[in-house]
Amino acid sequence: MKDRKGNLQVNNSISGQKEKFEPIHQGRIGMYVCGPTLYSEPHMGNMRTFINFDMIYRYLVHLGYQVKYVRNITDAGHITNSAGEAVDSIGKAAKLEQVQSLEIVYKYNVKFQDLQRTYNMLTPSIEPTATQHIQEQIEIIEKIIENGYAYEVNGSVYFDVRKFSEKFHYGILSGRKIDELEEETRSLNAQDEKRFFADFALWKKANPDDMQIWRSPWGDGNPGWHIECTAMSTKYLGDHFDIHGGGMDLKFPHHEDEIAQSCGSFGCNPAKYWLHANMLNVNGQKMSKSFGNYFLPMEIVEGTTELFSKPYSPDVIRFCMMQAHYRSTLDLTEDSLNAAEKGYTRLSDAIALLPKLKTGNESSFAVNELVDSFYQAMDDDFNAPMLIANLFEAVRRINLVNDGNDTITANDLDLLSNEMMGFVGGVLGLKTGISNGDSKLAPVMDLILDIRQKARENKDWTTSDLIRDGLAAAGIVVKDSKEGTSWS
RNA sequence: GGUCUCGUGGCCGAGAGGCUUAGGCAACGGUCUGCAAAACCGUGUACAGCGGUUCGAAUCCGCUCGAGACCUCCA
Repeated sequence: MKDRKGNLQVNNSISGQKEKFEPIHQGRIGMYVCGPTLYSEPHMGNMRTFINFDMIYRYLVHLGYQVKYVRNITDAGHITNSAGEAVDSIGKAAKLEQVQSLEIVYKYNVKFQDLQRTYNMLTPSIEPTATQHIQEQIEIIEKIIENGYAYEVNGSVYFDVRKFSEKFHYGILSGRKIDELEEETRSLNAQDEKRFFADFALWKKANPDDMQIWRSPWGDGNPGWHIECTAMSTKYLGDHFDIHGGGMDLKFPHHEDEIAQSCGSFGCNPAKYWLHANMLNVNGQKMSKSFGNYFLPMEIVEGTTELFSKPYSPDVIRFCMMQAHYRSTLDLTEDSLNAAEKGYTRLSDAIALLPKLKTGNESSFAVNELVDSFYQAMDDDFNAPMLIANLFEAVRRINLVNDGNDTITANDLDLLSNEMMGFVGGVLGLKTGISNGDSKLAPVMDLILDIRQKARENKDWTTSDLIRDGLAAAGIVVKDSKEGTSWS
């Protein structure tokens, strides 16, 4: 198999442009993606981001890279708002549900793991949790203080953005300029401990009603929101790794502050390439409880959301998502899901046909070029929609061969089969429905179709249609062709 | 208010200065079929509006209108 590495281009949010992808260490890639915060069940929008990075991970692996994929789990609520007040969202959820923080985290972690399986996401190499890395976070904070980019006030530690800006570029990722920011942000209030409005907390002194408290050199408290990612990415991938990903909405302040923390402690931007996945809209608007278009990933699969009139399989949802580029917003509607369902059926029907195709002495079309087009699409900043368009060209060819209007050699068929399965199953992460044969249903179906065939030979259309309609009601589609009758 | 993204045919969505009228779904006409379905062939409707740059723009620039993101928790 030829080496396909080396043609990949990725859109780097730092430069805002497509760049040739060259790993820091040849053949190996370190990738960090900001994972879920476990104070509630992840919603469909969260899932889109994770599914997109799952696709990116899958393609890198498909290319033959050895990828270390780290996706963290935020299990500590330690968020501060602009006024510097601690907002312990996990603690808040715990109080609402009358359970301990740990239970909340555990409960939603189990759900998240279920969702990963349901949506066929590969398990990352490591899923570290924030609470298991408090010590590492403290050590990085100490280092930033040592370097002069942070200061302690009354048991809390803040990042000194002005001092940092003397040597580094704060705003390199988000494009924000701190003097412009100032005018637009509410001014420091009297009790604020920060020296400068843009300073952000690395460590917050504990409130009496915090449910999770840790000891530190500065007293009992909680780590700031951004420091956990710096601690964990550094621990598992080093000071400088290849890809850092996350949702578009994390660009500022989260990722910007991560960069500041890394520069402030190790002197460099932690990641060579920053990738950001775009948001999911539902019925034309950002998914939000107040818009009434909010639903959970299991509700759409189980058909328990009012938003859609029927359930959709995880594969159809994934397929629908893959038809949009990861950097574009995607609008999920009943129509788009129905279209995806039909399209996905067409694709998987063709794949199921692959093992049954007759081969010939020559191929009437350029299989190599077709396969190359799969790679070209994905090499262009993971253009999955383009890949799918090219896969449908292959679908057309497969059907033509099946109908005897195109020919393919055994070698070419082998190549096409492997690559189709590799891209559809391996890269897009879609389950392909070719397992009919080994189920207990198969012999029963053979029997039923045999009976129907007899009826058809006797021109007993009433019986044959009764069977066909009955199977359709059970979700089984019967297809008649010259070669015989098949079902799926 | 500031920073930024986007506005493509009935729908979802690629593309990006001059062959790609991408692709999927839907529609229409055929082939096939006992009738369907599936498959195949063919057809139609596009690039928000206005102005500019250019030999030439859906693709570049400006403005207008509209949608959205971030600036405050957010994938």
